[in-house]
Amino acid sequence: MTQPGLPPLQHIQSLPSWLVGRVAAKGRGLVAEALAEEGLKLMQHAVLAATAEYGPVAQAELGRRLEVDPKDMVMLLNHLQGMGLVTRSPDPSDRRKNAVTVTAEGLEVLARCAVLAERANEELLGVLGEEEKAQLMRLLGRVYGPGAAG
Amino acid sequence: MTQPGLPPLQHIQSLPSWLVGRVAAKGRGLVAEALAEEGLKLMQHAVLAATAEYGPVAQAELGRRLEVDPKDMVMLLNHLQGMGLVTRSPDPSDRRKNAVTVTAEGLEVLARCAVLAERANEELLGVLGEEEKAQLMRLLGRVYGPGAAG
DNA sequence: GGAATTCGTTGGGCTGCCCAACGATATGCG
DNA sequence: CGCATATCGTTGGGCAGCCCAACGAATTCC
Repeated sequence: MTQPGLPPLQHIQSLPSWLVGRVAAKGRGLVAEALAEEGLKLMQHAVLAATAEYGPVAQAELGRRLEVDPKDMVMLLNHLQGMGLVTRSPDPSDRRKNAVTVTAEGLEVLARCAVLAERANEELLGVLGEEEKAQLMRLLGRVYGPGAAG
Repeated sequence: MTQPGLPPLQHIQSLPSWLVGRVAAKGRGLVAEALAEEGLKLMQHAVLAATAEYGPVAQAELGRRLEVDPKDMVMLLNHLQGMGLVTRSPDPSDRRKNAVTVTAEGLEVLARCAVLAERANEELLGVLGEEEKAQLMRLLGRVYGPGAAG
């Protein structure tokens, strides 16, 4: 699929891994820029969303869901807690665990972030028609799917 | 395109930016693993390829081509030079510049890396047929294209 | 009841990306 | 020619993402 006759750098830049990396970087940038409006980083947003989705949940559980290192989870939650978006309270049934819960403000921020992230994605795929977007998602899903259970 | 009724985390994970990010991470991993066989990191490989492609070239020029920070370029070239894959010699016509040149060994490594990177990409897109790969590349190219001149 | 495991936390590290400053050198313009 | 301006390589920060190791406290397994 990639011509072997290309000069070295052009060859690398013609590889799917390179192109998908560039697109991912662009997407990251757009979403990050959008979420900055609410003062959230990408991962903080994901953690906040996971907390909202899985109700009161232990840190380690969040880390497993999002594939985030425990060390980093501490910092992420410290920040979210500092912003008043989540709370950490000891789990009475297992005193090792911190039950992480979304606050009312956290839910509000999350709702606004959903709109922002959606808008950023429309900007990312703006040049594609609806049918093409669906096609792209289908192909990417196939590529990613076999690799890991999401 | 993305249903607004989804729970928070599932909503995020249904966004194109998230999916393309996951695929990119998978691609990075596969290529990085492949290049490790030659002792090269992703960026080192790119710098080596750019050096080979643009002959004797100044560091700043390499940095511009690959959008790499000058500080990081120093470290990258230090490593490549330490491995004996490139050389730095003062440019007689402009004594500020370091003329970076690939060595014979650098070219050999580069040739082997091309095969490795190609193989990693075949593994990445293995589940897709040739026509689907081309389709994916076309779509990604359209998405990335308008954002930056490669 | 004692061993093994999990939890949260703290401690490292490496890479990628961004910005600021510096001496040395080159270039532009008067 | 002389001086301001810019570029080059280098060094110095910082921050986020990703990975691994260790620790006390608490829990579970047998």
